[in-house]
Amino acid sequence: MSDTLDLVPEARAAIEDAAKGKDVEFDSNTSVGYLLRDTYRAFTKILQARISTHGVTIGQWYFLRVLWDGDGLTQRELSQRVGMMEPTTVTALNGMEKRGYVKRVRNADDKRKVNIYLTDKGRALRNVLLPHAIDVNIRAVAGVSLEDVETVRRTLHAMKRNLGALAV
Amino acid sequence: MSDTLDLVPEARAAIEDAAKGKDVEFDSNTSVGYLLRDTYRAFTKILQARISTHGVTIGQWYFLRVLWDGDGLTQRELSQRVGMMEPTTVTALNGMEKRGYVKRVRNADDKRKVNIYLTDKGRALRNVLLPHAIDVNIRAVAGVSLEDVETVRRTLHAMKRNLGALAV
DNA sequence: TTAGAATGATTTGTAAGCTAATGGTTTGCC
DNA sequence: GGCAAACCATTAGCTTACAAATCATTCTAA
Repeated sequence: MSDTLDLVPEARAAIEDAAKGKDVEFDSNTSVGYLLRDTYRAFTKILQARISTHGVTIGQWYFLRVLWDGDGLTQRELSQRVGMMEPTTVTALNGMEKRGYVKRVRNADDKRKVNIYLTDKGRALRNVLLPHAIDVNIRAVAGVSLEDVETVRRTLHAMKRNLGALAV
Repeated sequence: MSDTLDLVPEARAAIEDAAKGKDVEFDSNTSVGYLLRDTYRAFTKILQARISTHGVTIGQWYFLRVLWDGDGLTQRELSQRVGMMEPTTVTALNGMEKRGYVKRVRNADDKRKVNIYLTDKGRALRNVLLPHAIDVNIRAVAGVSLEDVETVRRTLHAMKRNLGALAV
């Protein structure tokens, strides 16, 4: 795992340099990882500020987006669709249930399962919140050409695939 | 704040559609925000797995990267450079101090300040961990042209600026 | 020179997210 | 039919991150 041989040639070269007393260099400013992190955090910060004024936390947001697309999913299905672990889903749903956005309904056919349904209140948030997501997304890429946005989309997808293939 | 007039025309149009009974649509798959989030999470997951085998958490990583570049900063300076709030820095430093990566030294001239210095152990991590960052960064963009990577870099920078300008 | 403002670090409390362990329910197999 | 395995949700405990409040020190202005 931490074996030198498992690394890409550039990383191996860095280790060899270090062995010769030359410190490894890697500038944060050119690191795609850092850029991703900073941009993601900036994005989330703004979106969070927008939706929190409507009583929705960023943690609930992702679940709502899936549920607006179709509710009645089990918690496991919901977790997979949102890309969160199940305990995270439990916590988010607890909050959403308390706020009256969703209802848990124990499945009659299989009592292990719990199906999640939106309440009218939860459903009504859609047309209030989605415009903010649209707004933030559009403002974020202000002044960027459509081609460039398309390149970013394509490249981020590729990166997701690459990183997914490395998964632990 | 939640005033319709504060929104971009596309978002205003969505609200008007909703008023006419047509639900607002916004596909997660084409949302740059979602892509950013997914890619960032994939990236962090891999990097975290790599560095944790060397006793460093992802929370400590960002602080180490700044300190390797030059230590002796106060906690406030460090917080700003890393882009974290000060309580987060306190927690991270507590962990790093306990692990023996850094030393807190109360400033003699101004006893409010605490300067942070790397220990030899903390400094030695540099040449072990940076190659992993290099490796993950390179693997992440495997198969992507240099031009595309450059476009992504440029565009993410622009997005950071745009979002920063919206800051709350 | 001293009271109040500003500064730097920390504590406290909260939220999001994870792993590992637990508790019901269902299924499959003998 | 009954017991073990699988399955689904939950709890417990940890980490990262934040905001708000607190504590100690230094600076500033009357």
